[in-house]
Amino acid sequence: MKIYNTMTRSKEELKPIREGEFNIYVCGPTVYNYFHLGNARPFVVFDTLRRYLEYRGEKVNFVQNFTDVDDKIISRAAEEGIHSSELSEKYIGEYFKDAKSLNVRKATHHPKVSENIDAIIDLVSTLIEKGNAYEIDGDVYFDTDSFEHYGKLSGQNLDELKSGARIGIDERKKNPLDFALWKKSKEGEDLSWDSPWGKGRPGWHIECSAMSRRFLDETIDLHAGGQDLVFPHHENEIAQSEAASGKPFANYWMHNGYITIDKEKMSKSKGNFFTVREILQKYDGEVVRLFLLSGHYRSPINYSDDLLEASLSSLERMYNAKDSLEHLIAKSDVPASAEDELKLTELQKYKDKFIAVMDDDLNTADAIAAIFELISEINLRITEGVSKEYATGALALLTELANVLGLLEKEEEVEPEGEDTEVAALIEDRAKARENKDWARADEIRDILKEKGITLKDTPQGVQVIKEKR
RNA sequence: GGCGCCAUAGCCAAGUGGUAAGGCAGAGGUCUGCAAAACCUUUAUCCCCGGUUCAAAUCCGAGUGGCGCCUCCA
Repeated sequence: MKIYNTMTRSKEELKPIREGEFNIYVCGPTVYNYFHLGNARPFVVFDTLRRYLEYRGEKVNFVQNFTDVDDKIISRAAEEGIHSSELSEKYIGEYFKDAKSLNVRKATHHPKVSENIDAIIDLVSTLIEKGNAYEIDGDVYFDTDSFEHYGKLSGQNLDELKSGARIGIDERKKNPLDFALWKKSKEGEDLSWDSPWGKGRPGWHIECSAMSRRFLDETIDLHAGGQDLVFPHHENEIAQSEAASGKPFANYWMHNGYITIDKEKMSKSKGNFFTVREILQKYDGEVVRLFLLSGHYRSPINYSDDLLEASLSSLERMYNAKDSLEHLIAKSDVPASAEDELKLTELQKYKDKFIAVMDDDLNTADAIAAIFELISEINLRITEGVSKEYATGALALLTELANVLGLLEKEEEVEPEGEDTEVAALIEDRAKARENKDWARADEIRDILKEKGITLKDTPQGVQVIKEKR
């Protein structure tokens, strides 16, 4: 497949170092709060990339870190009167809850900064030995002037950056752009570790360099994250890692676009964000996931309730097709025919399209369109009458493609088999009422069951029963 | 000031040279006791101007409007 590589600013064939195996590192959350929709986007997008690569038969080593050592964690914990580690552990747990709702699978590894201090200290020591970093009174800084390619990812050069620098000038630093690798402990901070430079804790950028190397390799295939990490975070990771190893840090870089509200970037600092937890109170996680995949991953997506409503309707169309097929598998009385196989073979063209567009820089919008085209054809066949065999084959293809996008994974049961005698009795009653043209009673029963999360639809093949298990 | 992105129907959104996918919403119709679902029909010439080309939403130039990074941020 081809992906857009931020480093070269062009689409390139994605080729792993080792045939058939991909080492991917995605920057994870700083755990001091529930994550918001903007944070969720890279989780969903790169989870989709991972699913797709695996679908194509590749092995994927997928690492996503938790930043559990950070200024904001320390100050937030202090406000709440708890230890920083207690706060971060809590939100790591909350991360997994929300991620699960979004059908974001667990990574191969979820390393924490606090558990990799030794690797970080090793890396910082190496950088000092190699002359790429210097210590001042317990703080250690990376010497940006020592890394000749500084700025290569973001397309900046050092002089331009310096002249545009808005960061507070620390007189002790050699260059205003030098960034902290190790920070000396301050009064009242509850996260600190012993190091060759005294008690302190790592700076933000060094963690990803250290954990990427430890859990994957010195040179990895792909490094990914939100666009706002290009500079300075990823630029700094490159500087640290390549200065230390003398090798390329990552062969490909992918960056997703922002979620916006009223065209403005959703961000914690602006305060214009919705947490995923909030949104999940109103919409199912798959609705949110479909919403996030409905545009190309590099384009901004504007958030609004109307658009989530539209995604909800779209997702319902997908589930309706799935439910209809399951109903037909159970109830169709159309005999299997020689044409079934031919018709099923024709459906492969939608799979071909799906693969072709996913191969083209993960075009999930087009992939979703391919699924809807498949659904349209299936629905059309259904109106003509299809056999159990056809329905089985069509359902297999539909779920195969949808699952690559992390959709249609919600648990529900179509045609639950008489495990609930009370429900079965009501359905039976309704059938009799309809026979007697007692429409009032029939509709009453339908309403009663709806209350229980059971939907009835009258079809030519009899009543279709759908039970939601959420 | 430096670097970069975007502008397609009521809304969302694909499409990077050959005469506009898909979804939502709307209108009309079919089916149905009614619902629901589904099916059929219907809704664009792609921000403006100029250029290149047999041919441009797609390439080039100028313009207008919007956004982002350069500071923590996915």
